[in-house]
Amino acid sequence: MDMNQTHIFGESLFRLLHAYKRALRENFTAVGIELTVSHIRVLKRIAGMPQCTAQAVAAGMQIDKGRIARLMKELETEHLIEKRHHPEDSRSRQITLTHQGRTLIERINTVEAETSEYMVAGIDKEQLMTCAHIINDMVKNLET
Amino acid sequence: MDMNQTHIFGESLFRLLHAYKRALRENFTAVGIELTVSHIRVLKRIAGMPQCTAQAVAAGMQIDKGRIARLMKELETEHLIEKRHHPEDSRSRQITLTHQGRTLIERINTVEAETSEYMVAGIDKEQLMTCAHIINDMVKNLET
DNA sequence: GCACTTAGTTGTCAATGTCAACCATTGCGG
DNA sequence: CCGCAATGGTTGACATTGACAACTAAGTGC
Repeated sequence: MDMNQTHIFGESLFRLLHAYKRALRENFTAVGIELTVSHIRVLKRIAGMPQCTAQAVAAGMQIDKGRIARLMKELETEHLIEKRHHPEDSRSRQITLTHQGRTLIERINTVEAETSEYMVAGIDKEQLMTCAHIINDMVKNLET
Repeated sequence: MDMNQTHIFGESLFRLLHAYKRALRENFTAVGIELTVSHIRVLKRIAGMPQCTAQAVAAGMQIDKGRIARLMKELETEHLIEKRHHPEDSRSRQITLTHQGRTLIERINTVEAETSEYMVAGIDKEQLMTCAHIINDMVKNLET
């Protein structure tokens, strides 16, 4: 890959995430979900981690722990998550989805799946899987 | 691609761009380039467009024209670009790189190439090209 | 001439990222 | 056990990026 193609690759990444984020926002608001993309990402992360804690979310998503604290505070005031005292470490809190949170996650997954379907329309499934693996490899290269 | 894999794909995009941007910022500041990633993206775009105008940059990058105006104003105060009266439309300005701008672009290209090299280390070149095409296809799907 | 569009600038605010200070705990070496 | 560094979390402050709308000036077409 020469320098010119590399350039195009990096630019394409900016374009893709920009467009993807915009599509997500649009589709979420279209069905009446008022959360920001960040809130939704965190909520999904919590949903995927049993006995979740804030630091685990922050570490797992490579997001500043301060930002996570604020996002979670807002998710809590929206009654989408609950914080309980951690049984073994009173500094820490265990985060769990509320019933509302679980219901919302289902709607979120639907919207996200539809958005992704649109994004990958007409693209060969096998190449797509390859692409997904490569993206993960690139993340690994950069994050270590 | 089932729903679960789709989810992972979207999340990976967030992760990748986050890590890529951070790596870029780090490498730019390491060599003493103090511009933000946005400023650099715009500067590169200008470099790649002869007889460039603000609206062309905004349209080409899918970025708000107000934001472009501000970024360009700052690039101008840094003496990296110049605005001249457009010969055929006095509303418009032709944007050109200054000598300093052209010099900087070379350094930028080097840093960016190194960052990309690091990002794609150990990844099959052919698969990488496929991935780049797919990314462009996805952008096309979303932006139209 | 007049309505409409276009290029650019500016104001305002929301969303996101980064860094540092801080508190309350915990765990650990002595 | 004590002192102290490390950890989980919260908060403050600020920079970056994105979105939208109002506005000026100038072109375009009827």
